Amino acid sequence: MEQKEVSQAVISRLPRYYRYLGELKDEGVERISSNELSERMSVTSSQIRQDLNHFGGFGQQGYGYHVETLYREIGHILGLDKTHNMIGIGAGNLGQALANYANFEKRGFRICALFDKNPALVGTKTVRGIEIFSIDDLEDYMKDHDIEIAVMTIPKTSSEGVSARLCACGIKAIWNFSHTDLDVPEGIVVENVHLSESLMKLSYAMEGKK
Amino acid sequence: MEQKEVSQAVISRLPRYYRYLGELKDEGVERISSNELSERMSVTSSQIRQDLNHFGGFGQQGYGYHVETLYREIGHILGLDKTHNMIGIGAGNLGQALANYANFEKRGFRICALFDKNPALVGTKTVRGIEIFSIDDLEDYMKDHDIEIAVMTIPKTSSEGVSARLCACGIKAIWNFSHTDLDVPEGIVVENVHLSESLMKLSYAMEGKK
DNA sequence: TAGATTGTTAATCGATTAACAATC
DNA sequence: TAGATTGTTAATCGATTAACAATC
Repeated sequence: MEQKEVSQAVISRLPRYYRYLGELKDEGVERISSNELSERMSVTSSQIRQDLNHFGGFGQQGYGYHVETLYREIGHILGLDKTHNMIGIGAGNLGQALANYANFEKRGFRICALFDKNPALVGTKTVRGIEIFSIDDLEDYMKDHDIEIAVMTIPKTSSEGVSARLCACGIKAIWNFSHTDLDVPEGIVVENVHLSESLMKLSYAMEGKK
Repeated sequence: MEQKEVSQAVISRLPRYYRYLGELKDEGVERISSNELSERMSVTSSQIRQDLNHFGGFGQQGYGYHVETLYREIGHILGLDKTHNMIGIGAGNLGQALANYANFEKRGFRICALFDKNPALVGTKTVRGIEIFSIDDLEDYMKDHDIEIAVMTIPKTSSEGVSARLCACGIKAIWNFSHTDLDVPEGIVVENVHLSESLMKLSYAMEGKK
């Protein structure tokens, strides 16, 4: 569907553009040039123009970019103008924290249910009204609901197995907080959040500053 | 201290090497060649050899790399052979979840205290034995304890202010979960974990697979 | 129209991969 | 010693920056 494949480097900058444009919008700024934006964001104006032109000419010579339009366009590119139904695999501390985080819902990401193998959690409580089901009921639930994304916060020992089950019942993407690289069939998206690896990078950077 | 500045690309691969070497070690594998490792990790063997040689010649011609030694060396490079004392700024769902995560402690990252501005949390409970203090007591606490890292999980409206206070009382690094780019003095490390941006990248990738 | 700023091409820079001599 | 595999140099590839003609 995309003309030319857009590089990963460009894509990972889009959410940051989106965030800054959102702030500008909230400040009531109507238009901005690539140069002004580049100063705010500490990147080059060239990069901004190059990046945006992968997706279309959103600007206007002599004027710059209309903040609200560009914000909306990037939101569209990122798929934020749709609702995405999610389930949480793992209702431990992190799983519950993510389910509790109401801001995702504002962007169209809605957690519909949580699953856990711990009977002490199943059915005993809800998180922001979200029920906790047994992991055994995963396939049944998926049959009856239109779920696109699974949020995996379970230990790596079981994540590969559950990942296979999710793929088998039609999940489209896995947001993976397990400490492992999931092996999924072609066409299924995995986005990793490896918290301990992030902490190690921080630790490395601190070493250098000694 | 480092001879040549090592690129960010190389550094962000180190934790992943560390993880795979840890797994090999647990499997009882004694030695591994860059070629075998490259197959496991789906990267080129050239890249592995190049990356490692930024830090020293850990291998041996005709033999490969000794798993346990290399694991230890990378751990050392990442600063995992030291204890790092941390405090949590924000004792909400995410802050508590991170405090509850015992695995960080295994790697030498120890959360010593939590801080929050919500009086309903302060002093009323502990998380894994970790006390929750008022954010007003931050400076006093920092004076009496040897804290290197702050884990920021507060909303962006207050994160910039608290960040300034942390820097003023000698924090070395901030692990930032707030949805903003912190502006800190030279020499202080910031490692961002922008969860909503990660989710947007996932969303983008899903669009492409339609 | 003149000035400003984009979209886009060309130049530079850096990172990845390939190749191979050194060496265990 | 012969075979294997590293460390490292050279070649390639891709991403970033600079420059400028197009145009609002």
